[in-house]
Amino acid sequence: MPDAAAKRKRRFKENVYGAVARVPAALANRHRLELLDLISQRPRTVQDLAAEAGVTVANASQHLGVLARCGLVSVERRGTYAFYRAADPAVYRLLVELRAVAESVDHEIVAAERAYFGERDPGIATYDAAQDIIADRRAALLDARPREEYEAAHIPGAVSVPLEALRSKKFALPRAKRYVVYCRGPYCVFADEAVALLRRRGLDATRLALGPAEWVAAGGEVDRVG
Amino acid sequence: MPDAAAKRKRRFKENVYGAVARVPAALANRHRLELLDLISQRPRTVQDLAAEAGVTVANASQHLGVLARCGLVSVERRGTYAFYRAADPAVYRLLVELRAVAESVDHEIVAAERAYFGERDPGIATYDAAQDIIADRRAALLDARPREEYEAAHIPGAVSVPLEALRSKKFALPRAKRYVVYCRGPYCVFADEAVALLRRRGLDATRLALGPAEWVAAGGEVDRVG
DNA sequence: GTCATATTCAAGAGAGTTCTTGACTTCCGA
DNA sequence: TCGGAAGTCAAGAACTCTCTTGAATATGAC
Repeated sequence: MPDAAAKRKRRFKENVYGAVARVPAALANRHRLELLDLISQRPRTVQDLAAEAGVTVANASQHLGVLARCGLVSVERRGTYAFYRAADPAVYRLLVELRAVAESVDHEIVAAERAYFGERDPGIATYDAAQDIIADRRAALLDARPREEYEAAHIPGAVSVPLEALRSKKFALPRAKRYVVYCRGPYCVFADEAVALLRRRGLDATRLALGPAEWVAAGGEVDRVG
Repeated sequence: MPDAAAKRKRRFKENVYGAVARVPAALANRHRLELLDLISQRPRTVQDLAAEAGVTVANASQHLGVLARCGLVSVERRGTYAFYRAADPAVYRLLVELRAVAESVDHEIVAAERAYFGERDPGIATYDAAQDIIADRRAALLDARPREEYEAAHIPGAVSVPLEALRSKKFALPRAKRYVVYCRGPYCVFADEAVALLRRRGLDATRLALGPAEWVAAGGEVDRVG
């Protein structure tokens, strides 16, 4: 290869790989990953996110700025509030693949999950199986997350039954149905608890181990309220 | 939530997100991304990779060590040589998604590609379309990469026609067929050049814009020689 | 054994990241 | 208009990452 062409190729590769590397650089931080996961449930303010992720407001703002500058989240300003939201379904897919690789590569993660969740019912874990549930008229899909998250995005056909409401027995559920409950995703405990609660009441309940983010990553659509 | 449970949850999140973040940290470097792309074609030695990626041997060794410690590549030692190879199809999927997000988020990348490749024939770019080609008996799938890469892994049914050999007219190809040519992947120029060459000889040639890595990421199997 | 070769290791200068702190800007309601 | 609240900005200490250099290790050929 002539020298000039080789140099041109080298510069091209440096540019492209350098630009691509900015994305994993933005993801290469504990707090930013957690913030992204929180954002993927619904748009949230900086304070709110900071409190939930256990960091200071200023620090959360800086991390969110990194994600926004990279295009992984977008901001909508309303008054003094800044609502951060996930930018693109492609980001969900990336996060799902990232988690898959991390779990297959680092057994510590699976061990930590087991230590935290105990012997967990694996439940329904694939997109196709979840679609069968939606099609089945004798099954009911329940969303165990807080109502605001259901309103922002939920799996089509799901009914909002927040765990808190379920705990305080605000719901009377017919006995004949098969209940399938989902929550935020694999690291969320709401659906596990809802399933346990429903079973204690003698109902047929199963966990769906996907949240709306995983649903979108697999190619699904989500509904919103209003 | 009681205080102890909240603390336990926080510690769990710190552990899990901290561990997951190690994967993007390993990917957050120009050279490591390029090395991974090279490795994904076939197992290669440190020297070889260092030369192709334009870094010193010691530096390449250190970057490869980072990838290996993270489990993204594996090493096989033969004599004084160390052959690095890609560890898992999940890694290919992650890289494909990473590139997709980077391109959708950073228009500079697309601009750099256009500047380098010119107005490029998009060719066939989906897994399904590629499978139709393989099934079509009047089409022939050609692999334009160097023979060693074909031998390490190629799309089933492909014939090895290295660009170098094609240039020196070592191949007599029947005129009646439709030729579909692939190479290393979207940032590789071999297939573009092969298609141009075949067309100049009056043959019906199209580029397939997937390499074996993208093929595997989409769920395909690959064949190897020997 | 000796030598050349492939790779890794170790130390250190320089650059980049992270988190805290306190100040600053902007918006809204009283 | 003022005060409070939400968010951002700026500077700096502590830490981590990167790349170079030269040495160390290990293997195979002679």
